[in-house]
Amino acid sequence: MIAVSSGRKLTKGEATRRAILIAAEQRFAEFGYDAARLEMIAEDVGIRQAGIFYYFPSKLELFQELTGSIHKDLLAFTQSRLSGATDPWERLMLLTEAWLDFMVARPSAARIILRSCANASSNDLYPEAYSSDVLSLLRGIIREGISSGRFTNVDSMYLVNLLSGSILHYVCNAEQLAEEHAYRPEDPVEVGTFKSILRKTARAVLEIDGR
Amino acid sequence: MIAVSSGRKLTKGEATRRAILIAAEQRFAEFGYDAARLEMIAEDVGIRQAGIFYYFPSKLELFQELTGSIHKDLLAFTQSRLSGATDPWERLMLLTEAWLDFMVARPSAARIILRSCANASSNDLYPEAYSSDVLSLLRGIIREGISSGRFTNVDSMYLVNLLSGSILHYVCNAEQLAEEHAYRPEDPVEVGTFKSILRKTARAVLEIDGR
DNA sequence: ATTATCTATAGATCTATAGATAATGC
DNA sequence: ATTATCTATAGATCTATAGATAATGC
Repeated sequence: MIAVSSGRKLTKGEATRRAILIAAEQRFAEFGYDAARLEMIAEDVGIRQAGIFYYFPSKLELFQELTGSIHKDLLAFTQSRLSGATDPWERLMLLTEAWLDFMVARPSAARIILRSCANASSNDLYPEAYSSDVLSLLRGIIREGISSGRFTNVDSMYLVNLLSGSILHYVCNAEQLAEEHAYRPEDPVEVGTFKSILRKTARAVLEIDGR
Repeated sequence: MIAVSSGRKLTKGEATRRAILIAAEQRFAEFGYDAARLEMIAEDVGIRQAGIFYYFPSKLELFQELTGSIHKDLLAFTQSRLSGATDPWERLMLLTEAWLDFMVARPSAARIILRSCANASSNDLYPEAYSSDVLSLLRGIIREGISSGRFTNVDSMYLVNLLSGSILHYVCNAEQLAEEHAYRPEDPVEVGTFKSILRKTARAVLEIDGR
């Protein structure tokens, strides 16, 4: 899921830089920005803490580059899934499933996004947050569906809360929410069931007739 | 919403202790456990930072007492709303609306719970998290509904994700999710609309026929 | 030669303790 | 007298800098 780009062999430095970003994603997801220690990240990579500053000017900028690339990747992934589809309902389902697939495949990204949702208004950590590009894609689809008469008139905010909120919780709360055994969010059967539930939900909220 | 208990006049100390808990709820919600400073909390209360330690042995135990009381309050509030109702569907709707009303009335609690959801497995901060009492109430209702044949057979985990996940996002993400103007989660009209959407959602997922 | 990493540590916080002092309420 | 609060600071971290050293790859 992490962009691997050009196949050219990486220099040692490039490899280290990427390893830092990958370790940072894990650690920021696990502990949150404040509690995550540069020491941990460095240890994962196999260098000393101060080595990180050769690649990133500060902890904050490391975090910001990371979250920026998560959003970029999510946007690109979603857009590629939508390409070709024109029907609003179909596009809405493709987008929802893309989000779920992305989060399931990259749970550390999901957890970082969920943490950003818990942070109130914009601050240094989350300037425009989860929002912007990815969300405006969803809003656009809902707007189209409504104006074409396919969807009932409903504020897109509610659907965002329902769909993206529950997707993030599905991926992040396996241990906490499961009755006895924690379910495995990446289990294809589980994912399939959840997709059909999301579909039922959207259909009910938008008052789409059977399909 | 915060328990006011016995009307007896508070001693100065009791008043300060409660003021600390109230300020702590705001600050932990706003910044998260790590970034919240005892200095801020003390300032809100009108004492110096070290004064907090007269009432609480440590920052962690202050936080734990706070989250414990949030869960206790949510449980009591939910149970009082459920009292009398026996029909599973009615109980499910009462519980859902109770959760939403609670979170709307006490958004700082909602944000603290959302933060706890973002924290992976149990740690010092969130021993059994959101879970336990309140969630098992919901699970019990779903189990009853299924065994009585009123609900279709669905894992309660999915409904928890949908309902509680989206409720938390509804309350916490007003600024981030609203298109232009932030919506006001406490606006009764907005709350009413969201309740009807949650109802549609639950009905669709549980395959309850019209009502 | 240039790039990458290390050691050592300065500087900035933040929690928590100790001991002094002020306010409360029987 | 007891309860509540203050001042001052110890002790523990953690990020980030400076300068030295080792590894890389043309």
